[in-house]
Amino acid sequence: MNVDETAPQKGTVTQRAIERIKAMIAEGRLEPGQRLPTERDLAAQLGISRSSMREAIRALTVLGVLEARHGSGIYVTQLEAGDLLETFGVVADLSRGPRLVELLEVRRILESTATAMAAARITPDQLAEVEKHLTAMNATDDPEEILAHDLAFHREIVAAAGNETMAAILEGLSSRTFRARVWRGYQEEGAFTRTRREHAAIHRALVARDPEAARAAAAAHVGEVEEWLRTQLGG
Amino acid sequence: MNVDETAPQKGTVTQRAIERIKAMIAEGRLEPGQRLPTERDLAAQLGISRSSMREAIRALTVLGVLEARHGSGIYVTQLEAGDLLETFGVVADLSRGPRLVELLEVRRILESTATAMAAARITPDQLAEVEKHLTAMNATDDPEEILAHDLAFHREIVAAAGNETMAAILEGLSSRTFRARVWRGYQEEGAFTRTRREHAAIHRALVARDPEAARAAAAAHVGEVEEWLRTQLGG
DNA sequence: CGACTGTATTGGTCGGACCACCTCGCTGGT
DNA sequence: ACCAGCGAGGTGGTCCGACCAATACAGTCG
Repeated sequence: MNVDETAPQKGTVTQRAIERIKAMIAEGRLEPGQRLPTERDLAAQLGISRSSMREAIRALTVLGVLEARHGSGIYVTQLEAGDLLETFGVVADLSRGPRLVELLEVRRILESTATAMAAARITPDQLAEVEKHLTAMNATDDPEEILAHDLAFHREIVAAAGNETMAAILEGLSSRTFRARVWRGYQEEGAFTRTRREHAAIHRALVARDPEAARAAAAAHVGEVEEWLRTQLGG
Repeated sequence: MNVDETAPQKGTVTQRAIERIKAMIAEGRLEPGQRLPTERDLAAQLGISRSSMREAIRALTVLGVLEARHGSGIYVTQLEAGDLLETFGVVADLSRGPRLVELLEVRRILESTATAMAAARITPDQLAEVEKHLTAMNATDDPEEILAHDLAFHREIVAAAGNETMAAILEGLSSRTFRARVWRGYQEEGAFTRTRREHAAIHRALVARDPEAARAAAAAHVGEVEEWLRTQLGG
């Protein structure tokens, strides 16, 4: 009989190694920030080759679970929302057609709620930061700069809502490449002035600390783009 | 001067390979379902070793972008919401403490809206399926079976909302291991009857085709667990 | 005591070998 | 002419061993 459970033999050895390491973290045997054994030792422990172990480590690295530092070692990340949800941007980058509308719908739901929450609890400092990006956005004609401040504007508001997980998801849904692809066409139709008005409305609701007004303004803001994109596709 | 752009040399070769393949898909040079060249050919094309290429492929495989079939070849997935958001479950599995509350908050926001949407557009067939799981859930005492029908109950409703992306996200937020970890403690406190009442309320709202009632019922349902978990942590 | 250096450690890359599985064309019989 | 069975080639999966590159640390020198 087996001294060690070498066992089920399901799936590839690499896949099993991924599950084993994930399980170690889930069970608390590996803490955030902790350093793992070397690739060579890990491979020996699980009875697989270094090559297969490297594939497992690489997979967990792109998932934001592990972090490999050349010459130093392999570490568990802090496992914070930002670490794990970075891959969410991949979804936005590779989605096309109808799925882009669905993503915008998700963003509308989450961002409108986040903006409402922010209206109720935003601090003066955070509000000042929001205003900074609002004015900067209106003071330039460079589309690149406008986009950057646009992103920062919403990012500050979402951060003020106080839910890091939601913020990380919305960050992925507003990733640079995603916005650039959709915004390009949208803004070409002279939507700048409308965007400015909508941003102003969101800002007013924040100043007034009116959650419902903030929710409506944010929903309308995203909804505008959503509607435009829908007509672009459906016909 | 370079005949072929042999590149900036930023990051590891594997990381660059991942970006190259992702870019090929984003640019449409690789269609969903299409077969890629062999690992050996791909490695040669990008001028890297097969080992490094395999790590890149493995990474894209766990992200749900590629699919490797032993003996056959490597294929691009259908790139549907379910494929790409499967990794979302990892977040739920590895989150602990305050982040679990944040995840439940996100679920509350999305699921309440999804349930409201479902109330407006659910078909008789779908409603019958929902009822099937509702009665089955109430007809047994086996916690495992209850959990299974509970999941299916919500899954059917969310599917009726018509947004596959949202459904895929909620699937990750309700993954078996996540629910098992939280529900275990929650149900031990005799919350079965309360859960049954809440499910009944959601069902009534769907039958009445009342979106706002459905939203409220779903929000309360998730909110109950959220509140319970908050007290478990905060003290 | 501090800056420097050299050496051991560790992840990154490479090339080759062999195995397991699948595909598809060939073969032989009906 | 058709089809079941078989076999060779192709492809991903795994392993090994070697070397490179970045880091960490201890010992050394000013």
